[in-house]
Amino acid sequence: MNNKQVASVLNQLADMMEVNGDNPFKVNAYRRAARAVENSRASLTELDGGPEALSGVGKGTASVIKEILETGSCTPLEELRQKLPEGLPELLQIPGMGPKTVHAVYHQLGVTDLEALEQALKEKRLRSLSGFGPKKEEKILEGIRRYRERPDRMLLGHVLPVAEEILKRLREHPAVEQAETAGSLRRMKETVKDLDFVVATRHPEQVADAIVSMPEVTRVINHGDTKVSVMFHQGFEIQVDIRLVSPEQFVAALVHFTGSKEHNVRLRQRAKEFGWKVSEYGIYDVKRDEVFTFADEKEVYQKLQLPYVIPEMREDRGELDVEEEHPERIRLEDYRGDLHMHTRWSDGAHSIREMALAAEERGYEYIAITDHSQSLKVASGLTADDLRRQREEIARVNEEVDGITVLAGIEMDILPGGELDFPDEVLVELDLVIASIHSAFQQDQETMTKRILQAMENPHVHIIAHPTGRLIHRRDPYAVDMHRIFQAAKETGTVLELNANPHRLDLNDYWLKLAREEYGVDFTINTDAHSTEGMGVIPLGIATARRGWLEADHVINTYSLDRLLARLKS
DNA sequence: GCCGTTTTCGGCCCGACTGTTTTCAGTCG
Repeated sequence: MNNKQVASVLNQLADMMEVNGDNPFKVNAYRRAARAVENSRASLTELDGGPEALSGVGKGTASVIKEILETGSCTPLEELRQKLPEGLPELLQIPGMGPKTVHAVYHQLGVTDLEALEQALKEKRLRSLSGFGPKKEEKILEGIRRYRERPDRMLLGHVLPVAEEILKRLREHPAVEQAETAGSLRRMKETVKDLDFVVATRHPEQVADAIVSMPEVTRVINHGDTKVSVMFHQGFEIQVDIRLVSPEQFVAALVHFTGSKEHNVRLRQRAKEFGWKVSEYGIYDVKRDEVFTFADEKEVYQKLQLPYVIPEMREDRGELDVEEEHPERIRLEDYRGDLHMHTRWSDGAHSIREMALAAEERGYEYIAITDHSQSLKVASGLTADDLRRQREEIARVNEEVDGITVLAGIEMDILPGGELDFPDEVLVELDLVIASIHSAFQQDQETMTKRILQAMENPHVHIIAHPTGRLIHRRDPYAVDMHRIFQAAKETGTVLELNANPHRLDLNDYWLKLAREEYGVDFTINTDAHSTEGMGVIPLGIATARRGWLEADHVINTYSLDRLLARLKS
């Protein structure tokens, strides 16, 4: 059992306790313990002093954790599962249904699942409970409808262009003094549910009117002076929430609506230590009856005597628990070249020269051409002979195009048995060798892990691409022991990829942070572009690296060409 | 259930909104 799995059990337990009507503070204690376990740098089994060494884990939660670790089961959770119907926790997912309501309909009406709840609503039985009326029945019915039709969270890479367009229009409005994205969009989470914005204005009604009359708006959900919510359609439909505040309140509102929720809770707890309250309107000194406002977000953290935290890191993953200021995280400006891309030689859309020119236009110093290898027939993989001829073309492009260096590489398949698609004498001729999995995704963990380790142990392999193979919403990661992969990466010097494709973002923020902190792994951020436009997703990769706390020096794409070549040779 | 540079007991983040109330409980972000 790893930390993530233990945290998941603790969260399930908290859900069941909540439905059971347990003390909400007790429920929260379990949620906090789950977070502490998930965010712990060290694995639970190797923690000095046991789980209780973690802040938020005490005697009670530690004994539960120990049981999960030692036996794989969790007695309090089993007991609650015996006691309560299994359909009950799902009811918490319905908008408008909280623990109190679930508890009431179960105990007083015998509602055990979603179907029974709908039946009770049809028969108008909820209004018989004290505190319930026709309006509340109506609200829950609407909640069930929304729950059934809930769209998946959308890929950040898909919604980003729309968000940028909306932000541009907001900033162009004459009554708008400042505008910024907020929420998970600003934190650059891999998926988002809606698009949040904060706007500073002295004329909120004018801005609100302008928003609801945009041509792409298909439905107005909320049209007030402080908050406007609309459904926005541009190729797909997504909810857009815009908060309108006075210019003095803008910075505090931006912090508040950027979140995350958990990060905000920590800020407020901190403020309490000084006798202050944090809200979207500023920091309020209760004793002196005084509100502090701020010129920028750095001042907010300074006021609370906390290190400044970039939006991408505001997830309560330990970012507020450091003594000193955070080091600078990697920025787009640090990025010098893309090391994973395809051309017409395999399944790409453009030629080597076209890719080189596009990269030069982006200001890159180098790129690597890494087409697929012979076994990947669906992508017209290259034979050793093709590779030799491709190298000649790369040499010609290097002569003809100034200002950029094109490296000759390969994205080579790791075959199901763990052997590589080319022998060493072919690989040694190349500047850069990426190895990756494109077949037999269903292998068991031991086979898959050994298969990747075997590739890493080959001295000619520099990089493992998209190491978990997950496709967001489409394919789970393959079964692989990531800790062994990280350990091997450290030992062999193999670089692990953060693939910036919006569907992949693989490694993700969680693994990046863990691999760097616990194992000191080096990374490469690449777009895996199959066309010149494909290189445009690099900001997603940089943002994900920032979410994983990476600094420029942890990423080989920030190296000078000389340093990069030396690293590859070593 | 957890925690302590005011605390080992008494708190536990904050404000808006809604629907049910007649002063407040529940839910949400």
